Amino acid sequence: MSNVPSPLAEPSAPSFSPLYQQIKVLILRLLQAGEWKPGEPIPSESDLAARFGVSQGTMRKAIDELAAENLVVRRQGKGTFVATHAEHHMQYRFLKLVPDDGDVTAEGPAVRTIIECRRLRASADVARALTLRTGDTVVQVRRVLAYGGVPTILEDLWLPGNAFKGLTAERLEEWHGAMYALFETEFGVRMVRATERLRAVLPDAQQASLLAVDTSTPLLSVERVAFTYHDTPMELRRGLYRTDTHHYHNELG
Amino acid sequence: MSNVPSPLAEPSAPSFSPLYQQIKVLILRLLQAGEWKPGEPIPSESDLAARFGVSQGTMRKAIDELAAENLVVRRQGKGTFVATHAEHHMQYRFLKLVPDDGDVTAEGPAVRTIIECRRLRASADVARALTLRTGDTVVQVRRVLAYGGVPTILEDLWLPGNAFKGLTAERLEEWHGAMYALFETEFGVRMVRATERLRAVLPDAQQASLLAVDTSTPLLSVERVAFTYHDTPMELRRGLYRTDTHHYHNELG
DNA sequence: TAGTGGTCTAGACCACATA
DNA sequence: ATGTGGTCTAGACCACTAC
Repeated sequence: MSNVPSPLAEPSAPSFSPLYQQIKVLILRLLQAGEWKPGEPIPSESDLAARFGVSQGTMRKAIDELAAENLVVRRQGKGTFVATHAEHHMQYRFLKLVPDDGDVTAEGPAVRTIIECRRLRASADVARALTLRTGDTVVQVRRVLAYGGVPTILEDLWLPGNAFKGLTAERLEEWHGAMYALFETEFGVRMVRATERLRAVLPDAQQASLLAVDTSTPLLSVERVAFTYHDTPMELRRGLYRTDTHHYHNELG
Repeated sequence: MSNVPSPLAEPSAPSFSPLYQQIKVLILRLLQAGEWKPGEPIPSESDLAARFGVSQGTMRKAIDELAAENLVVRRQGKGTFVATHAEHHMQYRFLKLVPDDGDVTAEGPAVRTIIECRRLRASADVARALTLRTGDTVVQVRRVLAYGGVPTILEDLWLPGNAFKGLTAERLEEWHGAMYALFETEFGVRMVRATERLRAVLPDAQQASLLAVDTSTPLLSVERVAFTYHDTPMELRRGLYRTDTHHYHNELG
């Protein structure tokens, strides 16, 4: 078989990218469209290869890349599954704050207190981060996370109002699990990637009070933008972390 | 050809790992032994495949993993090269502090001032981080990095005395390039991976003075352990970053 | 036993770099 | 023109999981 033209190239538009990458994009679209839900298996490599008219090796390379980006999870003997934040070891994969006493496999925060959850109009900077227009509706949530009774994280987060209709404080309080798991289960929004900007700051009086520290205690400021498929930003989150008993852990490759 | 037993399994020790991983380990040893120097090309895939008695596809998979770990760099049409910190875009790959005004492709710090460089006996915590014994000789370096005339980073670093004989303040001052590039060129020590612990702290009087801030300015504390091949720790570095005009940038996959 | 992903091979051709 | 890595294929067998 000759190769690149392939059964899926558009008639006129030149495609100039390897077959497996074209396939990968097609699968990405299916994932985004909800063809398979988080946690569910996708068809086997040979099924997909047949469906797209490529060899199993090519299909494998496409899926390998999706697995490398944490979009799917391969399990030998069982199949390939759509990744989900609901799985145990994925629960807090974006949370890099860990207790100083080792325990990298630690659990997430024990107590979560919702301070507020309301719909409002996006300020300029929130709108910019979410690629909305200033004044568009967003949902703002403020909460405190505590470890062993000690309030440790204060975070504010903003979500596009359209995608998160019906998100309320009650809904958040009932939910026992990671917030990102709630987002994918209840709102069909899967966060696949994020960027963070870290700074050292001093809290204002209200922030200090919520974290039970004084205003001269330096805190780690973590501003995160989380993205769903195709690099679409779906959450802006501003966290203040106490780093007296915990630290932010990072691996440099 | 039958497969796993392979031409390289030891006679009695069971090996139970895929051929390509065994090959990978062998190549790793050659890299560590200095068979090919940083920046130099390693033999072509087909040469290596012949040398180890495996197919080119298996060789490719072994090299793919080494490339994924930044130990080698593939360049189409040219060959595969031993990774080096000396290359332009690798100069500061462990430095995540970037100016607030975008410019992710920014240069490294413009001015570096060596405050001190001396040999001394390792304290308990330094020894632990470097897997030495308390009292073993280490080299300590303290320096300040400035961006646009503004002192922004104060860092102390400790290196095993044995591996870094002859490292002096003069040597560091003459060197125009990343410190890790000096380490590999002059001392044959290649840092391939690192972990960092971040905290928000207040500086003491001396630290504040060196960074031209007052002692109530919160700073980002970054404690890094850098590893060479086979997860051997070779550097402990404690940095204090000013985050008024810069921030620590992190990507979460 | 059957189905899945994981490994390994052998060979063809493409894209890129260099001489 | 030659040599490199990059892509694609086809087919074999292994390891794990489930029934």
